[in-house]
Amino acid sequence: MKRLPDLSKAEYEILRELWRSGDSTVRAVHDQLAESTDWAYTTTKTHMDRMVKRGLLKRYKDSEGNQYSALLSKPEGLVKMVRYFAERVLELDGKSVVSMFAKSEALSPQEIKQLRELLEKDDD
Amino acid sequence: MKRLPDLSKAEYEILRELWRSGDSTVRAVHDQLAESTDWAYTTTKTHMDRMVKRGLLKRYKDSEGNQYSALLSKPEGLVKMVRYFAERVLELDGKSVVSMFAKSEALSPQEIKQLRELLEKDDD
DNA sequence: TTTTCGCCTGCTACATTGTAGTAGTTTGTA
DNA sequence: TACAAACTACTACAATGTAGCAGGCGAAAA
Repeated sequence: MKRLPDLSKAEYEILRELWRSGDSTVRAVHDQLAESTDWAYTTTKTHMDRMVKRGLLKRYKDSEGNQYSALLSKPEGLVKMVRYFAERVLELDGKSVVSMFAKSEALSPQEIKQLRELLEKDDD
Repeated sequence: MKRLPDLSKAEYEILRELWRSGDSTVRAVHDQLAESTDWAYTTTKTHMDRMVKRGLLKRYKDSEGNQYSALLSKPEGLVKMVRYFAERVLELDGKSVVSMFAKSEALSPQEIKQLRELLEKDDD
């Protein structure tokens, strides 16, 4: 099975944007993130390229130029963080926290189900 | 007002231990963390010393040797993380998440109250 | 069509954090 | 008092955060 990665904050921000808007160029991701970060364009670029090396993103060229796409679903990206937050911050088990996602619109019911399943398999 | 810091995972682990057991030596913190991490003793030491420089810990000598103490209460340490998790992961506002702490034993009711107050003041 | 200008890309660079070794110093104890 | 165990300061190197630069390329202007 694919090993689920620990994501740094920067990596997570970028993935979040790709999950939200689908495959995008560095420019698109950067401009979107500009609202919440104040990274230089090249910072976004560097991260995204390193993420390709790390196997978190894939890059391909189309008529629009270089597109990047996430190689990880949102639930897969969230597992480690949710578990960490649940166990180390809330001191609860992961499953109790998943219920919070029901209140939010961060995940679809489908994704919540996947997240729950991924949390079961304790592949720390 | 004191500026609340973003804590790295390592810093958070160390603070967590100090919150749990009060002022401690590097040795005590290290041995405790050995259950969840496999840091070398000097790794723990390096982090704790850097944290003193960063103003997160204070060091003083007593009959037991060098003691380290947290310069941050647990709610203060949690604010940034809770806010981040709430807003960026759950896509909810911080306050909704604080209710999770009620279910856990991570914070006393007193501390939950403080956390809630700190989250109000939006000192991002 | 040629020139130019701006954006993209691949490098390089430097700071911070993660992780840990080493060697010198302190200290409890035989 | 001499020594071993533990502790301390210092150094080192890898990963990550952050960003500049210079060359390439395509679109707009001439």
